[in-house]
Amino acid sequence: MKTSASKNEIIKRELEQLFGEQDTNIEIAAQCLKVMSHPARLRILCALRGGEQTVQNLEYYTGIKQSTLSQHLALLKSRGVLVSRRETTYSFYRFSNDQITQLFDLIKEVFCT
Amino acid sequence: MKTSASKNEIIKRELEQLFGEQDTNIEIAAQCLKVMSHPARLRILCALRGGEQTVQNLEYYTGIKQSTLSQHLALLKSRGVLVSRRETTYSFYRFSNDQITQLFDLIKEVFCT
DNA sequence: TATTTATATTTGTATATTACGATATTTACT
DNA sequence: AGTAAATATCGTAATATACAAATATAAATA
Repeated sequence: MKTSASKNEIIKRELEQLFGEQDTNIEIAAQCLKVMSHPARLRILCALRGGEQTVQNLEYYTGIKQSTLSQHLALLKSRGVLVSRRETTYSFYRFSNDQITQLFDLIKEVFCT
Repeated sequence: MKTSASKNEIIKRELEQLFGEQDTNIEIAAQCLKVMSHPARLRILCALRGGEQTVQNLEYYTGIKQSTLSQHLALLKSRGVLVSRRETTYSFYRFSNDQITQLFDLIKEVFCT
């Protein structure tokens, strides 16, 4: 059994449009989401929701060891989820933009209510 | 340098509330997100956005091999992203609920526009 | 300049994911 | 019962990821 062949064709063409030109979008989305999809990194994001924090504060809040934390932060940064700035010896991390923040908020709404 | 100790305490307490009682939420969210964070599975979700589909239609739309596709679908189902129903020899898969659909829509909006 | 503090990177090891072919299961049909 | 079609599961090799200790870097200060 199949949906009518013509309908299949239409859907397939739509998907090809979506994937053909925007195949990289799927890859980017997958990478960005994947990096958020980790308990430790979700904790980090929770701790950053209220604004930027230093690494040592994040270490304190989340209980994640420094080297591990630094690796998670580097990952989140490399995928565009976070940005950082340096002030003397401190690095401050924060959400990189509003869309990511919005995405995080929806995640929290969906899974934590 | 630290934010004032009392502020730290407050934030930490907030996070402990969030994680202490709802630690499992974080785990569940991470697992659910992780399962969505894969190019092949995002394609599957795109193809299902318009409504339920059989496995063979999904195979046709996405170009993913049957056994691989079936494993991806099983994963998505096991994490509550999809549900399925059987009709004769066909399995129809679809989004499991509106919140997941909403989450997917926001992902598409964030990464594909 | 030497030391300390905050953060980043490297390294080793353990574990998890992935894709795919082969095989099994389920249901319909003859 | 036997066969075919749709889907599911298993076995496995390749790859990716996690964690933490050790080490490196960068900046402040003695």
